[in-house]
Amino acid sequence: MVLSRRLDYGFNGYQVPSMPRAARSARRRSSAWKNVEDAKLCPFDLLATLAGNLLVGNSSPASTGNSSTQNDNCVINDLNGEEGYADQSDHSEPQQDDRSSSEKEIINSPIILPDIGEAKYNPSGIDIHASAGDASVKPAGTANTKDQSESLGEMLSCEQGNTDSERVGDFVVDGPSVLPKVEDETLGQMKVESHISSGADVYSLKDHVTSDKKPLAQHSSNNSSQMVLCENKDQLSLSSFPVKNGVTVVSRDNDDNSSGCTHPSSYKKPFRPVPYIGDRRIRKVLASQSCKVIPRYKKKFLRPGGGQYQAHCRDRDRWLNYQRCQSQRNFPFKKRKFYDMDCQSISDKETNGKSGDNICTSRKSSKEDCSAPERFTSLAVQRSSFPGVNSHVKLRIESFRVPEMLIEIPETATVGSLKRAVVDAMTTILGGGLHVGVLLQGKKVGDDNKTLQQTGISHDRALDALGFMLEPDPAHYPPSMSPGCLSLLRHCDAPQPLMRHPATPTNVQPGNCNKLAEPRGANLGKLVESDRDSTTSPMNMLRKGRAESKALVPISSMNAIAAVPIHRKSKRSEIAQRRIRRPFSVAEVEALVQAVEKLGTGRWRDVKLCAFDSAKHRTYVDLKDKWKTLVHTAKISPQQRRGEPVPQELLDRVLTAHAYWAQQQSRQQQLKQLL
DNA sequence: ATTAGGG
DNA sequence: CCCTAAT
Repeated sequence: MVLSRRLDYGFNGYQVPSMPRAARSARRRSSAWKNVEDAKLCPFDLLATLAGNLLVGNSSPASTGNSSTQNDNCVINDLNGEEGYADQSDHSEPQQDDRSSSEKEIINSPIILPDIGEAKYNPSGIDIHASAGDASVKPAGTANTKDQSESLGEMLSCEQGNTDSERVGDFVVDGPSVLPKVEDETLGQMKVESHISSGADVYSLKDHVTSDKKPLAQHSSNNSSQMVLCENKDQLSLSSFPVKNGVTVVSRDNDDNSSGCTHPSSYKKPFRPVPYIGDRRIRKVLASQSCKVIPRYKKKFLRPGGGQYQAHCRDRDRWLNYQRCQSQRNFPFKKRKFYDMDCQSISDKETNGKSGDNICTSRKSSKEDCSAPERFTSLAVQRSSFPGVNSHVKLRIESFRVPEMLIEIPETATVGSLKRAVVDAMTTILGGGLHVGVLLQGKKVGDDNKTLQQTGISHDRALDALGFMLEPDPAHYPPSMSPGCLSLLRHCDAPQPLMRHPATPTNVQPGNCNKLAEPRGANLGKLVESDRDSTTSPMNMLRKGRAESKALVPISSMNAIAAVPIHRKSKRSEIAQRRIRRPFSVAEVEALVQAVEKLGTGRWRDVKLCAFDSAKHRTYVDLKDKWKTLVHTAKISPQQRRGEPVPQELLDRVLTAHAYWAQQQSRQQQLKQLL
């Protein structure tokens, strides 16, 4: 097998760790009906868990079914078996399956609005708002002294060698149309909820590998694998178990004498390589330099019903802490900085105790098929059992749609690096600012100020089409990403033309044109970038889209953004977030050249102040870099140049100025040496 | 905070 | 554009 071969993993979404049994807005409102915005906040409470810390587990449908790939150090290659990926036939049965790779999802999450009882999602008794993102990881303590695989193995009661059933047998499988259970009375319990269509097919944890050091290639599996978000709580999410729709599966910890475990299902989530999509991607170069993570947005919508469940293990924190510290070592300095910050946040979070997450879980009983194609998110809604005026809408989010992303990683990369790549990608998308969109009948609910009732979300109406969707913060994505982003919002049943925005703003702002007319050397006018910014910034494009094209609904309104409790829009995300690419326009180049001609190279701050003072997004480093590339561009043949062509006249001036100032510099140095 | 240079 | 080292 060719080692250099790369695997492309497309992600359309992630399984979400078991969400809070109940979530309620921190604030109460006198109004009987929650605003749509509030509805979004609830999911955010849940998402706080995600935002806080993400772990990524790999599940590869090897012989043992969907066992979790715990050996992060296995080479991806071998996930396909030693003989390569040729023998996929062995494992790829229901390759088709309702839920193609484009549909990953969920765990059930009850959401109750307004609050019922005092329950608030707080599995650890923590104030999620305050801690989820800023948590810090305490030193791994004892765990540090062990190999990760060891500690993991210890914590997991499910070890290799056990017969699946016994070990995995800690799952309670409810038959179809069984009401969801509210588990989790005790700490350390493992709980899993999901839907399976009929048979209680469950994957076992057995055979999970426990070393992150093993290369991916050392795992045997075909290339259908899946990523699982592991919740970073007191319990460790080890893996998830794809199951069919229709049944609620509850899993408990091994200490529990729960019953009913079943054998690995034949269901395998196909994991097809996803082809590159030109501009619609963000490349995240991993520390390892060998992994590329390309978040990407999918256009398809989640098909309803897809369900998977997630198992949690205790001692999650310990493991997590250790894991984090562990990874840290393999990360370059810059990555380490992230972890340092994270570390801080986690410990905060761990200080509190657990709280009962008593909730009412509701479930759509018989009509379980959730086959409404327009459902973006799996959602269960139950008629309120509270009669009277104060009707409540009980919602349970079974799934969140997560933007698809593309992972490209060498086969020789370790599973660990794959996980990191995924986390990285997730962080890139979610860390930048998590947003939740509310969809009704497949359409985005745009007005956050409407009440649920006004919006049509009421207990006495069909809410099948109600969905929640995770949205990346548009402000963090380059214009080129917009089409993909926006496409997320389109109703799958009513394809509408995408609002396209040029990946590269080729437009020359009027202001800049004026600038060109200015006499050289005289008043170096400053480029006023406000206009440019407004036309290129995603946010503005969204507004623009709202005004110009009703085909698309803005991803999020400012209101939502402001209201959303994203405390974790931490430095982490800001650091991680790569700035969007903003190619220099000819006008800007003109201004730059002019400024450099006047001020010379090496005075970038002055250049900035002089010509780009109002262009907030152009730093002096940017200008310096641009000059560098301009010089390079000027030296190469026009055929080799890319992007918006720069007038030769400007390039000539670039060379001239470059030569001139280079000469000046050398003279200065000579003078210094003489002195 | 800036500058310079490699990636 | 990012990241670092050196000022």
